[in-house]
Amino acid sequence: MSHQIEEAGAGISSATVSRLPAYLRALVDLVSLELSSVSSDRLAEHTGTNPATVRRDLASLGIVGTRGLGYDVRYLIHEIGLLLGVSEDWPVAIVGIGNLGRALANYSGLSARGFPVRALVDVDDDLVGTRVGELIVEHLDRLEQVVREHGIGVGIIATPGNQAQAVADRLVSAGVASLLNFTETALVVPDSVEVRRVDLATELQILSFYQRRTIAARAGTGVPLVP
Amino acid sequence: MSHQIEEAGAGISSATVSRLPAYLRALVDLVSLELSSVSSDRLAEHTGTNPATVRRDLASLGIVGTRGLGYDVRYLIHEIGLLLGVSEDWPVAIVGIGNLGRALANYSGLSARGFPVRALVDVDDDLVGTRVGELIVEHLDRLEQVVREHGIGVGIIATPGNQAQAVADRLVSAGVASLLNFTETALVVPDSVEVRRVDLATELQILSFYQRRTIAARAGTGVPLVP
DNA sequence: TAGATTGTTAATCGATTAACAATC
DNA sequence: TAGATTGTTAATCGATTAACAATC
Repeated sequence: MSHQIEEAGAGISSATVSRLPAYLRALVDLVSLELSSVSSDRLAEHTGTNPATVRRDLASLGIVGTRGLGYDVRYLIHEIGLLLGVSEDWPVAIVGIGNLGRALANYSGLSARGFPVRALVDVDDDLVGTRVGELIVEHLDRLEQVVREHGIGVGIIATPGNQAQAVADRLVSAGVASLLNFTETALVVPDSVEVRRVDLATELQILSFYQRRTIAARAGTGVPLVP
Repeated sequence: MSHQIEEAGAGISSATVSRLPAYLRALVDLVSLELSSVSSDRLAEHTGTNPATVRRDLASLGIVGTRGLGYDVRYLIHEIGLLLGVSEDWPVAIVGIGNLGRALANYSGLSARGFPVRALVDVDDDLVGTRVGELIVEHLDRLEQVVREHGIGVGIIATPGNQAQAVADRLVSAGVASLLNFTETALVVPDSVEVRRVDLATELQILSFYQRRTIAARAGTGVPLVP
């Protein structure tokens, strides 16, 4: 059964994958309301998308509903949870223990989501050997050993942008399959490696673009910034 | 001149806007190499996109190049910088001073990017009145006054997900034009308000999806996780 | 002029969504 | 059976990109 879904996996678009977390959250809400089945209409409403998109997404996961009734909530939770690996743990290493890396190292949300932080790595000799939370910072020279020793599957890159690619290369060749990139650098990696980027600086600049336009528009139409 | 661009602004797609920060970064790199002009080919290479996309993006900004020569680097930096408001400051309030909000409050990158944090707001009476960095935490009840007093233009929401919408509603009606949403909740706001979402939990779950697939594939083909 | 590169058209692509027959 | 809802086709949409005439 799980295997069926894994095979169907080949046809799952990245757009679908990015909606899975929202589906799962909506479903967990629904089950706490004692709902046993849900229509694509309702699920779409809860996730801010379109019923046809929901049906298409679920079909691509190999999940079938019942005409006239909808989808079984618990079955959906089980299958989507399986796909998202909610019950599995992926050991994490954070590379770059500056302002941001330190915040991430102390962020309980990571292990709460199945990503226990098992190692902290930096290149700064003053930092190496110091304790951050429960861990001792290791030297970048030991990156490959660290990955091996802790079975690291996910690398979080919080270095300065100009070092991100070099770190990524080493993580990848050490066998790390997933990277979470907090730098502004667009990483180049083999197809088999998945990179997600969380780029605060870029988000802020995009926000700034719209901010300028909105303020200009409000000024133009006489709408006060603060009513 | 700036006005020309502002008018052309109506036709700038969100996809184009999201590429502007990368263009700006690449251009700053190029100018430090003493390059005075750049072709769409080269700019595309530096930003990981396609030359035709670069030309189309720049045309939509009202920026023209010179056939046979390319685009003037300093002019590009000036115009894109203007659009992204790099020389302007947008005062920020952070709502929700938990683990994440505290990290953001201490994150120097915000003011470095033109987003000085001017106020911290929380609902917890034990937290209100305490100092975080240079600021004293204010009570959520005073949110509207805080926005007015500090001329807050950008709200960062780092509350629990179930309170995010209520906080957003109050920020919007107080006149805040941009929101940076760190919760898993999809906010509903008027069209005139821009929301960017930075959702670590969702990114991690998406990463987990690909992580499971990659590990399964490697196991299947006998490629070791750690070579 | 010859070579380079833009600006823009038209083709292509991928994702979304309306619509509806199938069927519970 | 009547009403509800799926599963899927076909239309639509928006964005990307190849191609090439215009032109520096």
